[in-house]
Amino acid sequence: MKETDFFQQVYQVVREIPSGRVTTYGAIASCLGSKQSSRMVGWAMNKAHQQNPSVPAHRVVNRNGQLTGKHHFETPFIMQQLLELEGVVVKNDCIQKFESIFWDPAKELIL
DNA sequence: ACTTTGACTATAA
DNA sequence: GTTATAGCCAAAG
Repeated sequence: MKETDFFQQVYQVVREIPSGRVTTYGAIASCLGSKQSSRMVGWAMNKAHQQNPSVPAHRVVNRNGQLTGKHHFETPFIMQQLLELEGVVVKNDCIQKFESIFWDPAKELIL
């Protein structure tokens, strides 16, 4: 596979997300240059579980701060559990103070 | 090559 | 608060 693959770029960004921080699909897509392709980020995450090393997809949520992708994990509550373990407050599948812990790859990530 | 799909986002009603 | 619709684009069937 080429390192320039869209998926690989997504994985690279997601793996750079610091612990206790989260980002959105749109932010990742925007960082890759196509902010409209937020769906592709999610689609990439669909393959993420078979990637090596594993991608911390639990740090990626939708722009509403909601854990929309939790059903794609082994169990629907793993995602919230991992986030809480990193200090992220999650309630009713929504990240509390989401904007405070939001990590923008376009600004925080330095290539 | 064509159609469907998808862990999204924005807008509208 | 909800549902509906459209735009978006690459992978999968």
